[in-house]
Amino acid sequence: MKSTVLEDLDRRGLIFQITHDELDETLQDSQTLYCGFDPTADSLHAGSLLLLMGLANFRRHGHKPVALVGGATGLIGDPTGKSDERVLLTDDILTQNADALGIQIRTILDRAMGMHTQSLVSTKGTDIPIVNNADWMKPWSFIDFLRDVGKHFRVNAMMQKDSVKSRLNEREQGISYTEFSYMLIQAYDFYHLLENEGCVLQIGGSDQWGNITAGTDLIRRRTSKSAYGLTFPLLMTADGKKMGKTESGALWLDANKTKPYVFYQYWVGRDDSQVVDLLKKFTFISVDEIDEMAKADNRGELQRRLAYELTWLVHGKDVADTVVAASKMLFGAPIENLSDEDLASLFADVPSTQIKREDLENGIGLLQLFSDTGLQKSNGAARRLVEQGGAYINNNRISDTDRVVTMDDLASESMLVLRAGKKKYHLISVS
RNA sequence: GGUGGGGUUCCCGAGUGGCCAAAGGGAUCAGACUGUAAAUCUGACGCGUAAGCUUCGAAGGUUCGAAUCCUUCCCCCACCA
Repeated sequence: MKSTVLEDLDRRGLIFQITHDELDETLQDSQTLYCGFDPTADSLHAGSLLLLMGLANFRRHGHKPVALVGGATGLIGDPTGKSDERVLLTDDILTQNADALGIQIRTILDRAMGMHTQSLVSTKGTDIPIVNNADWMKPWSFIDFLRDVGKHFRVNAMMQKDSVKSRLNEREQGISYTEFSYMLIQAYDFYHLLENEGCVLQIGGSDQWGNITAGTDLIRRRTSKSAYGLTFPLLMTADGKKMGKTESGALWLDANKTKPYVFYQYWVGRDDSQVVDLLKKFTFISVDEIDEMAKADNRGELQRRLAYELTWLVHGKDVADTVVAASKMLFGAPIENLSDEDLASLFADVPSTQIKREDLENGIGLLQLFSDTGLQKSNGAARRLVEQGGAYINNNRISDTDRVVTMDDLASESMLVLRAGKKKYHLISVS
């Protein structure tokens, strides 16, 4: 019989590989599991969302997730999927990053417990333990580590791992001894967490398979306990890019790094061909319900639902509601005769720029304004935009390249909305 | 270490003295059609309103004129050792 979690994960298309089938049986009881996060930045980005969904799904089925932020592994750099040697980060930065990630992970996983709760075991969770492998890795002496851990690894086997093999084959880059050792540390983490936190399962992206199995192998050699690994599929967008990457870089989960509005819009913009799949993977709506929704011919409704659910999960319901309202406003009729109050709260999470009142009183060239806000990267680009009919003030198309923007253009007491093309908006407020 | 090939604008890739801001494709952006989707079609795509300015691994040189020729240097690839 399939355990309910695996059954659910499977129906959602979240399972890529599992180390042994007995995992199923083990998961009949409540278990502790963990997933590692890389503290290379002070925020997670959309690429980590799948992992969070994984942890959240387990938790919603009564299991206990632990999040590992790799202070130690971060110091070394995971060679997986990287063609270049990683730039090493300093201790301080990693600690700060790890702290920030911990808060983020907890917030999101707690929020996940409150969404679509019907038919779930329990929504009351205790705090997710956030552990840092620097705590148990740092005390090791090099010699001790080699004796106690290194001894259990065959270099022959390590060289077979894809992450290592690909780097060995690239003659010009190669792999440093440091990065080569990465796997040992991740393997030891698993061992440590099994012994100390009772983690019997490690989950991760499909690229982590080699590192995860290194852990289960180590555990088999050193103990008589069982440990399992489970990986998620790698998600690609319809045009073959990594999910969650935008032209301007990663899609961050931190509201200061990526505005919630932008985050929401990213998901609204997903292809029809993928949206059902994404709903299953990235929301807690039941699979049956999603299949039901998919039958209806509802023009973009699925994308909006996906975006709403995700924004809710990552930024909270209030923010999600505002962002939806802001989107409705922006994608609707001309924007005019509104009050600052309405606009300010509505557009709080939309990208914005402040300009000086006197500047606007004197008038600012439209092209200048477009390039100043970063909506266009140069005056020339802004000119082209206007010439091609893609420039709007308050949703009214402007075709005059010499147009000067003045106080008359304000939609409310102190704000106006600039738009490039069909969906890029930028709020200008006067201070 | 030796020999041969090569480094071109975001990517791939043409161009071997003026017609080159540099073919073609991809990506991207805008417009039309739509549903803030896809496909398709149209246009744009170094900076600049323009005159013009700055680009073709780096630095020098030859020339009225160089991405194209010469010198040195840096990096890559292939084969040999």
